[in-house]
Amino acid sequence: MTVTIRDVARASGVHVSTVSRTFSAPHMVNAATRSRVLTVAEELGYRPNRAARALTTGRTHNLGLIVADIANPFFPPLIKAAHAAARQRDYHLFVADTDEEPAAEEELIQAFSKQVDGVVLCSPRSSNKALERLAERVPFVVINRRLRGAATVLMDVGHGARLAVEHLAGLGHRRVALVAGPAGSWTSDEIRAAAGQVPGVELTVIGPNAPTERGGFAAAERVRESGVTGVLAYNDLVAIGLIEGLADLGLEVPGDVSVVGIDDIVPGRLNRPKLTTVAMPTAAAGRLAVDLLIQEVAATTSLETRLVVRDSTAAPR
Amino acid sequence: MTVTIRDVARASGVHVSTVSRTFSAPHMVNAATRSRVLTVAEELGYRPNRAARALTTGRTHNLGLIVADIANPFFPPLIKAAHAAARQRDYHLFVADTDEEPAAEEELIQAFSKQVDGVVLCSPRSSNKALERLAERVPFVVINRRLRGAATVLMDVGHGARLAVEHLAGLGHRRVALVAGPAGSWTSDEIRAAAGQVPGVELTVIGPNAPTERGGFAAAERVRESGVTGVLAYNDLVAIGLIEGLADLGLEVPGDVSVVGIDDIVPGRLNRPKLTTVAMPTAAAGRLAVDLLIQEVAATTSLETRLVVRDSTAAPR
DNA sequence: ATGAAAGCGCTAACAT
DNA sequence: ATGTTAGCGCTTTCAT
Repeated sequence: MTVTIRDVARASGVHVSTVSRTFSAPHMVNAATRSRVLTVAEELGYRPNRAARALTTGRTHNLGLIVADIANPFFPPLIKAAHAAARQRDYHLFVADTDEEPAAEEELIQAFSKQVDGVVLCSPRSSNKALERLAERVPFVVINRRLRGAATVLMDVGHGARLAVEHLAGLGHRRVALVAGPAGSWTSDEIRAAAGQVPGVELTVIGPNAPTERGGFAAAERVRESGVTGVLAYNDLVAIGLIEGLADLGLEVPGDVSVVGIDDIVPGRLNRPKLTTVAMPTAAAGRLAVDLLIQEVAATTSLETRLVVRDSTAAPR
Repeated sequence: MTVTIRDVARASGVHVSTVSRTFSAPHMVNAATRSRVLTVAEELGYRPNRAARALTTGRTHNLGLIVADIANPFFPPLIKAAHAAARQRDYHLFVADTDEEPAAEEELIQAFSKQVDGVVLCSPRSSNKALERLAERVPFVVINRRLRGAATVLMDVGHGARLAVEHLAGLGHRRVALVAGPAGSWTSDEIRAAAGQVPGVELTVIGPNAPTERGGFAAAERVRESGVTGVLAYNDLVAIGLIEGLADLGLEVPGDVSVVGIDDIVPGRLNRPKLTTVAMPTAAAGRLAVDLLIQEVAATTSLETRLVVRDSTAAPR
């Protein structure tokens, strides 16, 4: 019932190899034959079986994409862009969610290995050692992590953090707090290092904090105590939570304190006040990762971040 | 370099078929042999090639999931849940985005057909006729659309809409507006029909509107003119936009007007005021759709919706 | 319980 | 330009 290359061959009076060539190397077959085969194939509703093809060619035309949490607003734009890039080159995309479990990364890569030509791994939690071992099984590109031997797509958060603090400084803020992320976070360290280098600004680090709305909410009290007039939050979720916590303490944003987030996720754009934030080029990262994978180039790329000024920052009182 | 069943057979001194059975029908092989094979396989780092297996069995252990827009906050929880359900049964999930293009649905289903055991189609835009035709190529289950012959997962928005209006009525609102969705939307019609049936409430329909934040924002003026004290919005995005538009007109939520949304997306939970909304069981729908697909049951299911009362509703002034 | 052999749908030399 | 043939890695009769 499923129509194969053989059926098409029989019906169009040529051999299977000719049919095969019609699809995978059209230029090698006579125009007339080709069009006949194509017509018959169309009539029969023939579609090449990619899995069977993969068996001989060794290329599946599938890619895997592994993220920590599909439902985290940070990832969907990345997934969407990766999908679009894959689609454009006629690749299909497996998407997987590790649920923040480092062990799941390894397991998923293993499980994918025979079925994909490569995998995109976002913000991996596994150790470098584990990743290097996995790299032998399947080509991959890593987003948001430096890894020798693998193609890497980085987003320059440090630069963005610096831009954010400079923006605050430009508005007249002299005392700024960094509401940091979780301990051991590469990103958080990057942000901290860069944010501390803006002249004329005294930076207080508050944290570590959970990288969530709750984390931000909980930090509100300490932000007030610190007496700062401006805040850079680890990410937008933290910023949103913080704004809410501040409101509960009777502090208004941006009237009493200015807050800038990082990531530029949708909820931040919809928030009130609309969040000033460091936009992470997640879509570009997803697209680029897929392109690197398909073209098998082992480059290390650093993507620019930029500051998006909206309504949560203003000059201090 | 890639280790196959043959390598394992050689190294453990048995025939390939025994190795095969060790993995696909363990009970058919002697315990001692089995453990030896397993040990050798482990040592060699052997992993069965699923694509090759699919060629003979006809089952790929892959599923496809097609949504209109991965980045729309409505979908990620559904995708996540579908992935978890698939993973649990050792299935892999292709995820695809149609970018709201009806034609892409058909194309994607075709492209997937040989590579998956079934596909989950969310809120399809294609005609019933087109879908029925596609159903012959590959089993699928549809979410949010009635379709004869295919398994169907529905979410009972109508019920939720009614709950929402009753909630408003219970708070004392007598004049309520429905800020409707786009013309021709099945969901919008369902909502409208159900919302109109609450006794003691005079319902004004405002719309059609774009199903976006901008759509809601633009409707604010007409909401004010209508003189209602309560509003049910087509979805959370519209509700959020509306709240913002109302604020621009000097109207506070819930002080001056109560607003309830539909969907229960993340940005609504983070919004200020936190949105009262009709929670759509998207995660349950994703999970169920996958289960239905794997078990090949052709059921029509209607999932309950429920009202989540948060801070955007209160008694009228 | 295990072996032998055929074949899933396709591609890729190698012929002609 | 097209036909022939041998697999790709695996499962599955059918034997033994």
